[in-house]
Amino acid sequence: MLQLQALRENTDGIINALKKRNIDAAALIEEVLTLDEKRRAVQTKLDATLAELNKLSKEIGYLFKSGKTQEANTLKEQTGSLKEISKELNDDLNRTAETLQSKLYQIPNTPHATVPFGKTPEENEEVYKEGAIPQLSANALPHWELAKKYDIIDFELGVKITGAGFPVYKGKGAKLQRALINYFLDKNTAAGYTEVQVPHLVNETSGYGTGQLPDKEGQMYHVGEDDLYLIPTAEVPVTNLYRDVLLNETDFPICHTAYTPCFRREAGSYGAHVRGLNRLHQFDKVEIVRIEHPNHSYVALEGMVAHVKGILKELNLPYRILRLCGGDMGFTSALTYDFEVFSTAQDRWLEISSVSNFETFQANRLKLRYKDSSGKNQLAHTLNGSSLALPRVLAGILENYQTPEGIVIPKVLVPYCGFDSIS
RNA sequence: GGAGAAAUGGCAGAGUGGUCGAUUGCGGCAGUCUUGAAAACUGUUGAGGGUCACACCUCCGGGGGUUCGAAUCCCUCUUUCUCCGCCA
Repeated sequence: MLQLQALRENTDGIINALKKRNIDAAALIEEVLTLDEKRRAVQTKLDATLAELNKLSKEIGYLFKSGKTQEANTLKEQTGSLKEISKELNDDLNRTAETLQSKLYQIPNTPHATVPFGKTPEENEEVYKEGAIPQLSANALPHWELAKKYDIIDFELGVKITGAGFPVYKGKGAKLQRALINYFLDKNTAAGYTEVQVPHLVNETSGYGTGQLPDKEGQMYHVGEDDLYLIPTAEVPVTNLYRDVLLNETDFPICHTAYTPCFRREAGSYGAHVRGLNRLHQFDKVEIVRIEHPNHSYVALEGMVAHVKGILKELNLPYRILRLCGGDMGFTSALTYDFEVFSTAQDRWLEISSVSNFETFQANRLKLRYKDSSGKNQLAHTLNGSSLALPRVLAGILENYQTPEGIVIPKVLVPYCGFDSIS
């Protein structure tokens, strides 16, 4: 959520920055500013009324104490109309503040200066590429065929017990999943990220805190009976650990990693792009989250990118890094790098990680602040990234490491798996 | 699931209808002392709104109520603790 003060002081700058998202926010921001002005005007009136009421109450107190009951009762009669006025003003204030809040929720984060213009994923900017694309034999298979051939993932079984998008991992497939989770967690821990295990269901407040609500209401599974949401990413519970928290400057950086399953309704997805492991309703992901001092958050972002690069290099998978264009960037992000691994048998790039700086956008909603050197409370910066999302890494490994004799397990994973091939 | 107790500033913990946004301690910050640090001493130190700055307003778990006036009384919800029951 953008800060009202920033909207007031830098209205044109923000409208301009939001143009990168291909939206004209002028009217919406105008509305917000009008509501803000109204809110302040009503509040001023209410404050004056309450001040008068407080003054009378105090006087009445003194009078009663000194035994001047009659005078006190006379003053009492004056309070009635003031109370009525304050009630009306208070109702007006609440209504205005609520409308203002709902409008504020509709404004996305302002893109960073380096975010390229563009509307579609095709306009994302490739900033890095590494790893040779292997030459596979003519009869190379896509991962869903390989999964069937070696009986390591059963999609039909998942359909039977739940529905499409809920695969069942079997045998070496299940073990490879577990190996990847442990490998990622170990890499992240070694890099200074403290591991946390967090709930997989969150309340509505947490959803608002990181910005999934109200923006992505329909994308999360909602447990109506208890009004809880299944997490779409560990970002939500992990970042919300720091909701309503006041940090010291010396607490930075705060680095966490967490493994969780992720649940996404993926309403509106269809076709070949949802084939196999490409798009699931439930998948596993290891996430990294950082809370940073504003001066350091972009250095931290580069550090996170370098960290994910290191993992992909060890896995020896061909990948590229994209700087997302304004039109493809998430609602809450100021700058996002997507990592894509090349799925050789499908001949397409698959997103396996998304690393973002949210600046103060989430912190403002979370009330996540720190005390600066002059003793003032400032909003912190939040960042997160996947390191990594399992299914597409698995797809990449299966497809890129396939040989006529079977799937070769990447060297770094062998100690975690306890086997070096699937055949 | 049943019974009881509780929720107060960064933390601990007083306060049971009026001058209480709240005693005190710890922690933080500044200073004195010291070559420096520690200790000791002195001062300072909650958040949000509002204002050029003051004034002023709001906040004692959330919401509602009683009252001229609520941290304090009432209702309700949530959470925590203790005991009982159930249980991986």
